[in-house]
Amino acid sequence: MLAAEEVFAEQGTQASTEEVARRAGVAVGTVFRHFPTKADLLRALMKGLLQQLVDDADALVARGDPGTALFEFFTRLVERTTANRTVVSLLAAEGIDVPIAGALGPLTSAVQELLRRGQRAGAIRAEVRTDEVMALLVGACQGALYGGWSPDLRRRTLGIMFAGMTAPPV
Amino acid sequence: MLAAEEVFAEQGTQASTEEVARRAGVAVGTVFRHFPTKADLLRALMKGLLQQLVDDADALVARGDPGTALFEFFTRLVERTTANRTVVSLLAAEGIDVPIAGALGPLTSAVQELLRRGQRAGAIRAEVRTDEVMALLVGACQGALYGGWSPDLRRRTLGIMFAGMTAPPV
DNA sequence: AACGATAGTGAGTGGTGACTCATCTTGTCC
DNA sequence: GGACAAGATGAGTCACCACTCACTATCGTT
Repeated sequence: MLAAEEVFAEQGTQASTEEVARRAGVAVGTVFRHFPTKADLLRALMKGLLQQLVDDADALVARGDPGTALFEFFTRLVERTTANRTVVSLLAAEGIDVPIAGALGPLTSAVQELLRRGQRAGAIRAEVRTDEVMALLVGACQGALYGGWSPDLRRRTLGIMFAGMTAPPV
Repeated sequence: MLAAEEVFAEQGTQASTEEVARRAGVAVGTVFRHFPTKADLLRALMKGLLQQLVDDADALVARGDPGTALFEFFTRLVERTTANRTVVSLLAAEGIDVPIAGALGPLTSAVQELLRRGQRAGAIRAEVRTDEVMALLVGACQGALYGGWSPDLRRRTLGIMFAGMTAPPV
């Protein structure tokens, strides 16, 4: 499980099950005993990952500081993407036969809450909607991964997205 | 060639060469006679596609209207992505053995020109840089494709990005 | 019509990767 | 220590795909 996380984080979901088994120091058969299908293994991994993200978002909600919480979450998620290719697959619901279609629900709710608080605090434009934020999130993660954003470029690019969401000074 | 364009547009670069041949109404051997390697076929396709994009950008530069040209180009490119999965592969330089690494150069130059004119016209913040615009472009295309943006969502999401790039009224 | 050249064919090859299963190992209970 | 269950093994199967090549069809030239 840990090994699988590593392998998929490094190589993405198209990494072979053999590679996962090798890294875990077991035989392929063992992997397939625990997870009848590669998709099952991926789903289990995704579930854990999703939970982490939701916890992260919840922690930011609890911490207060609504003016920056959403942006902070955004930045962290994109950072994580750079180191973990599984995240993108999760967000893109790609490479999995039975898509985790609605599985993003909890994450979306968490983002919605962060957004709502940011708006109530007057930090984010009132007309920004959750689906737009999710769309930007997916785009930023995908872009960071495939476009090879450096930390500096990431900061500047996210800065533009944030500027677009920020409420103009009254 | 036309068939290949269709197939890769629909299924992305991982479509099989057999499928391309079938669609073209020829045998696989024929495809490989013209393009010794799948990568060669892809490269040829990408080259044409890239040229189209550059021409598109150049036309917008020539048309004047520097205040909206960049955003117009941005929107068109993202729209095109929705219908053509090859575009993303091009922007991500993915799925091709010999990457077209520097091949994006002409496109980047065209974007740079659009950006510079937008800035000179006072429509775009002076501190926005070309690499940021390219990063947003890649992100938007990837996001649109894997996030399944509807036309409405696309409009609103791009709107946020554009707002982030737009110069505040003086 | 005979010839070579050029293009087209499609069964075959090799490699890869998901998944299986007969066999072996380990642990547990009496 | 013997018997049984639960887990682990890894060579093997099957499907898919990029790519090859011996052969065939078409065409322009003489």
